[in-house]
Formats: sequence, C-alpha cells, structure tokens
Amino acid sequence: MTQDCCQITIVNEERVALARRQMPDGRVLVEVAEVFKLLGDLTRVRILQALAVTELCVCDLAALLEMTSSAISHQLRLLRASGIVSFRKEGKVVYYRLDDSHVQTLVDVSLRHVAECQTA
Amino acid sequence: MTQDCCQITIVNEERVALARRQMPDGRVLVEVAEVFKLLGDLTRVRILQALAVTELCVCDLAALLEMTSSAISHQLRLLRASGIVSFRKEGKVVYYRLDDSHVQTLVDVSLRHVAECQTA
DNA sequence: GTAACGATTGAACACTTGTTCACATGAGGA
DNA sequence: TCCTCATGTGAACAAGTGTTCAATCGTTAC
Repeated sequence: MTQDCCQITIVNEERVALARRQMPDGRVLVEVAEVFKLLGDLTRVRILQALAVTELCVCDLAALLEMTSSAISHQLRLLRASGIVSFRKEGKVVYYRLDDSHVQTLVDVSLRHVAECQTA
Repeated sequence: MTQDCCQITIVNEERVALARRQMPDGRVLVEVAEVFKLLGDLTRVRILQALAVTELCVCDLAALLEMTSSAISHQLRLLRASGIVSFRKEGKVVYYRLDDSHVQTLVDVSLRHVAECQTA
C-alpha cells in the first residue's frame, strides 16, 4: 500500500501504473466525452436517426418529431458546431444531412447493444 | 405543402413519410440516448478507459483519476446499474471490470473519430 | 414596398446532473 | 471488543442543459 500527496491509498500499484501508461491524452478523452454527450439526448438521437434515412429541412424535422422549429434549430446548431451534420440552403429552406460516418456507426452499434440487452 | 393539427408545415411529405416509416420504436431510441448519456461524462469515460486496460478497485481508480473514492463510487453505481461494468468482492476491496464489448467498441470508434477530426 | 414564411437566436425557465460532505456499512486485524 | 480502512449512500449545492417564448433575419411572392 502506498499513499500519494492527496492521501489516496493504492492497493495495486502495478495495475494503476499500467492503466496510467495506456491512458490517452486528457484532451482526447474530453472530446470523446463531448461526442457522447452530444449523442446523449433523445431529441438529437431522433434527429440523427431521421437524417440517416434522408436529407430533411428544419420544418420537416419539426413535423416528424412533433416539436417546434425553434427547438429543432437549437439542437441542429449544436450538431452543426461539431461537424456531425452539414446543410445546404435552397431559398428559404435549409436542408440538413448527416456528415459523419463514425456517428452513423456509433448509433448503429448502440442500437445493436440495446437490442441485445432487451433479448437477454 | 400540408399542415397537420399542430400547425407544422411540411415541405416534403414523401421524405417525412419515409423517415417516419424507418424510425425505430421510441423506447429503443430512449435507451440509445441513455447509453450515450452515460458515456457522455469525462469521469465515466476515464473510468471505462482505465477498466478497458485492467481490472481495478475503487481506491485505485480514485488514485489514478485523482478524485475522491466517493465520486468514483457514485459513477460506478450508474455504470453498474446499466450493466456496463461488473464487479467482484475480495475482502474489503471491490474490483470492477468492463462487462460489455459494445461499450468498448463505442469508445474505440469515438476515439478514432476524434483522432480523424484532429488531423483534418 | 410589404406581407408571408422558414430559419435562427437570446433570454428565461424548469429540470437534470456531478461533486462534496457527512455518515453508515462491513470486513479484517490487534 | 475496538479500531482501521475500503466502499456505499443520501442530502445539498453549484453548474449545466433543453424547451419555450418572443423577436429578428433572409428570401420569396404578391
């Protein structure tokens, strides 16, 4: 047993050292958490699921999810800022689409995970 | 253009109908969002990353992440409740380990995603 | 010009969440 | 038994978050 400056007792120093060596850079993990945080909201998951099927404008997303255009727009703003969705303007209408294959993969893996947990 | 009861204008009915048909069950998407929400916290991501390397007890996680055992224990409680981590008791010490290959995959994909976004 | 409409934005609000603190529990050792 | 220590837990607090509401911006049609 060893104690560091902060009075935290260590049971197995070797394992802690091993885990510390393999710990990625802190900023990378911050960004990983940011990605998951962005996907961790029902509205945004539903938006991404819909955009995975087809390109849609704000008002169509609002109609599909039965929410206000304002609420949808607020969420799209976050997804846009992270480069997860992109858009094109056509007159007054703004069409959004998925712009990240990794995100599609993440949602798919999570869907499979949930499906397996339900059957188990 | 069509209007439903909630006064939401639809620009492209076909796309909306298509997206609606392919929309998974609402409860499934709720659970998907729950999974991502659970991964969307820096402390929990760091815990999972460490447990992906080796089995660790609460106090070793606390030492590794330089946090209190209480904070770690609170987060492990959430991860345990979702079946993401499992544990075994050995005397006073409780060892936690990753217990879900999907979660490992999710973290890995997200790490690759972040790495690609940084180089781009 | 101006009226209508899709989209965006900022403030406000209720709600959720992560950590801290204090305390309880439970297993081992003296 | 009594003490120590690893862990768990509940209350409380601060910080963060999602939606609503009202207003504004751009574009199109009359």
